[in-house]
Amino acid sequence: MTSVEPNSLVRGAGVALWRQIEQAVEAEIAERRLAAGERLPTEHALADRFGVNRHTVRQALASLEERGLVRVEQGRGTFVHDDPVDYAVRKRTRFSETIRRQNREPNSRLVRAESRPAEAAIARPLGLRKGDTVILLETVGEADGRPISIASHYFPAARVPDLIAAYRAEQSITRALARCGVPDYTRKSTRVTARLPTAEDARALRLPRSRPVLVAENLNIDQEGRPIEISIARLAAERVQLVFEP
Amino acid sequence: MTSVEPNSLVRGAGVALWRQIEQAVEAEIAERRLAAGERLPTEHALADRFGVNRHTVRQALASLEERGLVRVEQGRGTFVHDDPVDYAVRKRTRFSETIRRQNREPNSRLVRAESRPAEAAIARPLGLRKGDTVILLETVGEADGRPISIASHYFPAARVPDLIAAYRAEQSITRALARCGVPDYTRKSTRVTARLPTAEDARALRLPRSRPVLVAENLNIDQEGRPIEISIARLAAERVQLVFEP
DNA sequence: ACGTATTTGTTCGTATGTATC
DNA sequence: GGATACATACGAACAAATACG
Repeated sequence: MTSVEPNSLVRGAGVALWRQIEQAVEAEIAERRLAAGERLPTEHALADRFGVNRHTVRQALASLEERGLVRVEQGRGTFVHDDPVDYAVRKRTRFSETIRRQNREPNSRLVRAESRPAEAAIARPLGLRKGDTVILLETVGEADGRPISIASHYFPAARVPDLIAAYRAEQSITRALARCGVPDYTRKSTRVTARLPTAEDARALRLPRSRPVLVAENLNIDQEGRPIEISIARLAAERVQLVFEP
Repeated sequence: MTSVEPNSLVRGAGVALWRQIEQAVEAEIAERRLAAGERLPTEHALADRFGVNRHTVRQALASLEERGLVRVEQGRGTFVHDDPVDYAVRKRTRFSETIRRQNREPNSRLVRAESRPAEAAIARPLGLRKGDTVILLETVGEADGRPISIASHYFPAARVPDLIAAYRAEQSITRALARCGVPDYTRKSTRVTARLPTAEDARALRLPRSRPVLVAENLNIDQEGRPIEISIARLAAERVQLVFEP
């Protein structure tokens, strides 16, 4: 199964047992003998294998988790951290394109589509007044079947009144906007922060409530420089890295 | 003290009590009668004032927290959310400058300075080999006395051997690099993710372990395009917004 | 280092009104 | 009408984090 032997531990040699265990597991991960996403043996099994108490194993795993190499899930087990997806943020960032560039299979599905009055925080950057009608499209983005992001896209209804129908026909925001008379749009600014997920975020991302999400608020403008979209994406932080290259 | 009256609630009028409480508190915040950062009355006191059960108050506060208007801290109280600092990420981003532009008083202090062999994750982007010597400067950045970031800055020791002494003399990375023969440097790329803070991060940022930090990994290059610095900044997510404008 | 008081967090249980099938 | 699900509201008790002397 694995090549870590009980006798690889040295007792009473100045290096704590749990640090030796930590290094042994770390080496297995570095050498890809434990693949990304793979489940480690149970704490009990590791304790047996190394001939130590389970507490000693737990200390090693806690340190590995703190350093971000593994992820411990109560009741399920301990897993090697998956490789995060790089999400490149450029002037023209399209979800499916950036995922495909990393040899992963993108998928996007609509979870909400409606018209509604805009809150102040949405209206202002769009150049509207609070209460003006905006169209909200909410989409969940996946890479290789793993949910990566849930994004709320807001558009001024006056500019693109038929956007919902267009989206249903095209299954793509870029193409739906084109059909509504907005052939191109680019990113004006991005604001990034992080928080713990709401119940809805956690459900859509299949993420424990205790694991943070990145929140990326994006303002997109059309060719004439007019605001055309605000998108607020919540990204599972442990599965994504936002990459900015000027 | 405050002007919210018990009789401001209407029972059995189609609007849930907790929503009425939510709106009352929201109005106080909007009108600045509750200032940013200020502590709200205790749940017990609010329950008394509105003449409802504590659960009902808690539901209102939970909704306000979900929407980002307040921040609840176990054992301490509920606080109006402070205005987050905008941290602009540009080609030439200097901490003190971006903070000062928002009429806040920046402060930076050194918490660690040492030479050490580079780990693989540091060495590779710097164009070094694992084990080559790097200089590590660790700084805590504050705005108006509130800790915002703890950042680990790695430099190739071969390029700037006297950096630690230079930093002690100059108290600024930009000026210390200039003194070591690097008159200018710019940002090549930034990678952003988020996680829960380590014990050390939490202590330096005076942040509960349960609140996420943004992790911004920055690669800086000199005028000739050679890598000169990797900085890994952990930012208290609830106090900062990273702003990218191309 | 320790106990105490304060404050939020969690989990029981109970009851009521409303909407839906 | 009956059955069911759901959101709302209240009460009591205890757990956990924090502040303070």
